[in-house]
Amino acid sequence: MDPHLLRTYVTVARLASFSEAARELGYTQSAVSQQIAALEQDLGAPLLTRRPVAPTQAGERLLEHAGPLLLRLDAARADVARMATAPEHGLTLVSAPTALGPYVLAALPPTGVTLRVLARDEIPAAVATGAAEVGLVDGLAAPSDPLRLPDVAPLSTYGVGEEPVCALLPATHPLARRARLRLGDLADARWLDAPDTGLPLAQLRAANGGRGFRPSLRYDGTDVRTLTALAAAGQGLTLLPRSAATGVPGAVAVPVTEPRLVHRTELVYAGSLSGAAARLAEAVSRS
Amino acid sequence: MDPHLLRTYVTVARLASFSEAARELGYTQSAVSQQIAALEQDLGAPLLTRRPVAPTQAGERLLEHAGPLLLRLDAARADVARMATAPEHGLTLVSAPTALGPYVLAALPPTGVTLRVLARDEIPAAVATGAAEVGLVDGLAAPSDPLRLPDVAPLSTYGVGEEPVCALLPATHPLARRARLRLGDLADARWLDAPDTGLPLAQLRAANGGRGFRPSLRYDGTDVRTLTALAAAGQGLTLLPRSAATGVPGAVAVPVTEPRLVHRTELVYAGSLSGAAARLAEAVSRS
DNA sequence: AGGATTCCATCAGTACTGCTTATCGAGCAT
DNA sequence: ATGCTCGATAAGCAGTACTGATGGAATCCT
Repeated sequence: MDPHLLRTYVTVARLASFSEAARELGYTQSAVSQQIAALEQDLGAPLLTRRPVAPTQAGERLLEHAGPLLLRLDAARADVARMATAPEHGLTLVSAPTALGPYVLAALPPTGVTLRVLARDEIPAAVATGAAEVGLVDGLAAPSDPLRLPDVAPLSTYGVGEEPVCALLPATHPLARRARLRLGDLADARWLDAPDTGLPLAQLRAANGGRGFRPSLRYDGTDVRTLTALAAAGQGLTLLPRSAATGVPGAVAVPVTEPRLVHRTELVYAGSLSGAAARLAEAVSRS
Repeated sequence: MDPHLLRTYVTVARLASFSEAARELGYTQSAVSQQIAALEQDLGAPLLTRRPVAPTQAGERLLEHAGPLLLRLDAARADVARMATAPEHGLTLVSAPTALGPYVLAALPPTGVTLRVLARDEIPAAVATGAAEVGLVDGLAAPSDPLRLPDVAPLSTYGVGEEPVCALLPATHPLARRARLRLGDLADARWLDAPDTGLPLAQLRAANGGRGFRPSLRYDGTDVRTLTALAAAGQGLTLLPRSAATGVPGAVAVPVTEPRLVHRTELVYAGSLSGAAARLAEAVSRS
């Protein structure tokens, strides 16, 4: 199971074509054909139907494995390579949209930082593969509980802060006047389904016993202002850290106090922090 | 980064010898030397110091990646191979010691099952690599929350039951007469450190806000009776599902009601259940 | 201290793997 | 029927990866 073969296999499966995959990978069609044949022989099972080119049942399983496998492989390579090359001067920081809370903003050095905002579940991969030195992830957790991160690679985490979580309600919402809410009060409402920007509905459902939280509009994107505007316009509810939920025109942020959940932000990095990254972490922990 | 090279690298690192590794892998010493050289050149960093043979800093990082990487590789191969070969008639079931609760015991078919008990964190790997068709894991969780499993491979889980958790106290313990306990009441006591058999202390500590739960004796093993005997003898406290904690001579099982935690058991399997495994799962879910 | 031994690196030779080019046959559209 | 596209196959060649032999450095054992 050469990673090389695996890579061609996923390319062929994605493009549903041997010739296209060959072009993309810089091989001849013949080479791709032989590589797939070799992989199938190695694993002892046909992976693709030809004409049309589509994964078999066994091939589907392999595809599920291939992604994480190749990711980890890249992560390992990046991690080792990082030890060999001299640390750069700039610092690249990737963050989930709502993870960039006040604690971090205040601690950023005046210059030399490149910031990129990604969907939450892309953060660990970006840090692991060396696309960024440091990542910021956030999520819902019981107070002082660590976040549940997908383990794509041996990453270290470091809690930077916790905030109350608020439901963002349109000003006209019947519960908008309340000083605080239980999550169960809102289970039957329609919720914005914004896995990249906000918090995954499945997580809310789990926190509430597995029911409710029917989705309304789905938003794929990483802009929090769009999300808050949607919520203010009554398109659906959403849960945000207090700092992100306050000051939205036409909407009210009401703290959710039951169950006892907080919005937690963690810094993730591979190996040990050095240089600018270490200074950032130290600045964050001081604040 | 050929997995082949990775495998020789971890062998060399483990045995701290090129020649030994060559013998174990069935290569000549020369081949191993060349393989390591190739890997070092590929990654652009020295991985081992020679004489004595020990991993460098970069090599240490690679070792951390190599384990999960090779495990996933095995898992992928086993998963695909499973689709190709006819399903066997026997059923192999691996279980964590305390995961074999009454719900499962009642559902086992009268014949044809091989049962093996492993430490909790070996279960997912055993299922992923095809050593067993079905695994049973358990752990502490909020009611109806799923367990946190290490994701060594794309595995499916399926909740089979939840039980109250009990602290197992020697009959002479001052709190043994109580009808129920808070976890905080026991934070300052000495606890048996039995990560394989019982529940990891770190998890209790996290549930209680990160403090307390100092270890007493450490027990590495998978025999629950030994664990309960240790607890009854006053060697330290331990937390168990009610069914495992009751009926221990000289000890009392007191339910822990705060925080609201349950002992949850889940069935894990790779792909889809078929044959005897599916029948077992169905029998468990009916009970 | 000196010789034997162990251990890893290196070199030369060889078998084999993995690519390219060329060709073929099957399905599809015109 | 006739191109045309797509994947499989055959032959040839270059580079890879192994074995076996040799060399130099460190260690062990008188």
